[in-house]
Formats: sequence, structure tokens, C-alpha cells
Amino acid sequence: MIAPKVRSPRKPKGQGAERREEILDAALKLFSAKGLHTVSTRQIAEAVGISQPALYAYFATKDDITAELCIRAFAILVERMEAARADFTPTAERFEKALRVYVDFGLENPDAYRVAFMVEKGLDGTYKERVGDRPMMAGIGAFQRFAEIVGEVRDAGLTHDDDVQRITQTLWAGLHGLVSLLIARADFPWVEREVLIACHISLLRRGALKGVA
Amino acid sequence: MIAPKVRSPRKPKGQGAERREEILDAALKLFSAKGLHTVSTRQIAEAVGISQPALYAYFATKDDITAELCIRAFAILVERMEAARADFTPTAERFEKALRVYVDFGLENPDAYRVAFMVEKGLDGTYKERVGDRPMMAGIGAFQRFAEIVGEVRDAGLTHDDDVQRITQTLWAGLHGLVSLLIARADFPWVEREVLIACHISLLRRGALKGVA
DNA sequence: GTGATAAGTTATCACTGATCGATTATTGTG
DNA sequence: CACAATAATCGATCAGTGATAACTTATCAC
Repeated sequence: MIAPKVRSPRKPKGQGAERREEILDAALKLFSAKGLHTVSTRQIAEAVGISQPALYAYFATKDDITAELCIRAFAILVERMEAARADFTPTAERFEKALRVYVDFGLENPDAYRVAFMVEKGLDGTYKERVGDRPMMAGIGAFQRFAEIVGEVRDAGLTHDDDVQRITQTLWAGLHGLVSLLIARADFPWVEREVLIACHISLLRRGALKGVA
Repeated sequence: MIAPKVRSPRKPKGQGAERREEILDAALKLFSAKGLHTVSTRQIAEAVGISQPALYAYFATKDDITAELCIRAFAILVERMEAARADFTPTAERFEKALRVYVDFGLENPDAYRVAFMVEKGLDGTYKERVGDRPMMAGIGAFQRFAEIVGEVRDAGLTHDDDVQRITQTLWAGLHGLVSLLIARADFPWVEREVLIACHISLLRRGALKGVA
């Protein structure tokens, strides 16, 4: 039983980008399986079948890998939000559906969600320096799509508050709380998950919209 | 300009617990200043004025230090919750005040809050194994005090839902979302903080309580 | 004094993310 | 087909991390 150490064949000349993809895939799987900071660059490299320094030809930093994963995940969220908005009509029911899109996204992409919103960005700003605001900008992109939906509801005169930024941020915080707790504290004695989500969303709807019991 | 390397005098025989206190103080300061995982055990030790391995006479693990800080912080939250409950009367106004207690606590103890609710507990459970659920139990203690307050409001017939666990978890998620985002994403273009908090709390109140515009 | 022992030390380990310079393999060109 | 150019990659290594082992020193009870 010697270590297998399967080496992936060297990529032909122009196909480096392909390897980049392999790295991201391997990293995502490992992060999902073992959590973010228990996974080392060496483990990622081994999963891909290359040496650890080879990673640095594709990513300047370990954080860059997670950042890229996060950006991609947000691209998906933006898509879903746009889809939700495309045929949106300002009713309470459709509004709840839109909130649900966010929750589902978070629960289906827990690792990307973690990287985007739950990873500590050192207070001295070292993380920000290196990785830039790109993941956060991607997050804000999704946030803005969400704000557009909220805007339609407000224009229909359904909201208590009429400041779109204010409502959106408040709702976002409300959604984020649920998603992040369900992800980070999965072992908490929660009420049945589907029930909790439904309750939470209808609470947010009652809080934001008027006239609906 | 040589490194000072001030050594703290050795503690007399029975006074080891005192040193433990010094370590916790130093760690809290460093964590607050530089963030959780950018602070090393060597930095903590130097701040206290002892060698790095000396820490391990008082804490089995670095995580144990943060866990202890977190437990202490939650003791404070429990106190505040009990104070809020002591003279509680089930009105919408007092209810909002209780929610505010939670938010204020989180924003005043961001590092403890981070450790308790926002730190990744490796999915393989290594963190949990080592540190136990003690920080989380402390958090749940606070949660239960909160549930008692919610219970009073329900008994007064003010809530939409009548399942206390359900309401409490939903409200908690709502509060946590705001607190954790304000802590972790302080640089996001938030609406003015006080306004946001007020909006968020009244949204939660409208969502949970009935009959109040 | 003299042992016992709490308190603290130095040296070291395995591991982490990251960098350096050398070394392949592939490619378009002569 | 041979050859230089270069993308792709590797081995060796660095400083820093959390943690451990073995040793020393100060303090205390008797």
C-alpha cells in the first residue's frame, strides 16, 4: 500500500485555462467535504494531480481560489434573480417566491455562500488588498437584482417603507440570517427546516408589505 | 531599535489562574485589533510576556482560548436578556426593546459574536470535538432567555404564530442576519446604521406581532 | 536546607501558504 | 526533422503556524 500519487498529464500548450477549471472543481469539492480552512493547497494540488507550487501558476493566492468560486456562485444567483424578476408581478405571493430564491440559492451553494458572506476578512484589510472587492462586487450585483424586485413592489404601493435601499437591506439581512445559521449551525435543534423557512419568509413578507394578514 | 521582549515575572505558586486571565485579556485585545485567525499564539504569548508554549499550560488549544472568550461574552448577553425580561410587559414597544438588546450586544462584542456564531466549525467536526459545544451551549442559554420573552408576548395573544420555538428561531435568524452582516461586511454601502437597525427591528415586530401598524 | 511541584523555558515537530530556479514537454518555425 | 521559444510544471526551500517533549527554575511546606 504505497501512496498512489496519480499525476495528471501535462496540459498541451494553450490549455492552461482547462487546468484552472480542474483546480476550481477540486477545490470546491474539498471545501464542501472538509470545510474551508482545513483544506490545504497541497490537498487541492494532490486532488488535481499536480504539485502544490503548480497552483500558483493559476492563482496568486489560496484566497483567490475561494474568491473565484464565490464569484461564480454569485453569477448563478444573479441569473436566478433575473429569472425571478423577468416575469415578476408585484403580489405578495410572488414576493415570497423571490425571497425563496435567495434562501434556496444559499442552501444549495453553502460553500460559495460561506466564502461570500461568512468568511472573516481580517480587520487590517489584508484579505481585501489581495483579493480585491471582486467577490463582494459580485454579491452586490445579486443584491441589486433583488433591489429591483423590491422596487417593483414598492412602486405598486405595497410596502410599509418606501425607501428601496432600506427595505432591501433589511430583507437581505433577514434572509441572510436564516441561511447563514442553517449553514453554520446545522446541528442546532431547529424546528423542521421547511417549516422554519416558510415561517421566516412569511414573517419577512408581513413585516415589509402592508395589507396582507 | 532592538526588540524589547519584556518578560512578565513568574507567577507565585497558587496564582496560575491569574495568568490565565491575562492571556484572555491579551487575546481579546489582539483579536479585536487584527481579526481572529491573523493572530498567532506567539503574538498572544508576547503580549502577555511569556513564551508561546507557556500558553498550553492554561489552554489545551488555541480554539479553547476563543471559546472561553465567547462563553464569557454570552454570560453577559444572558444577564442582559434576564434584565430585559425581569420587568418585561408584553407590549410592542417593550418587544422592540428586547430585540434591540440582542443587536446591541452583538455590535458591542463583535469578536465574541464571531466566535460563537460565525466561525466555521470544520464539517468533519474537529472543532466540535476539541472545544465541545460549550460556546454554543452558552449561546443557547441566551437564546432560551429570549424565548421566554417571546413566550410572554405570545401568551398575551399578540403574535401571529403561536409556536414559541418557531417564532423565536425566526426572530433570532432575523436579528443574527443584521448583526453578522454589520460585523462581517462593515464596508458595505449600508444605509445609516441606526436607521437600518430601527427599520429592521420594526420590520421584525410587524412580522411577528399582529394588530400593530 | 531539602524535596516536591507549579511555572516557564528552549528546542523541535509536522504542517501551512508561498517563492525560487531549474526542468520538462509541447509548439510553430526553419 | 531539428530547433529555439515558451507554457507548464517540479523539487527544494522559506518563514510562520499550532502543538509537544524534555528540561530548568522559582516558590512553597516542612
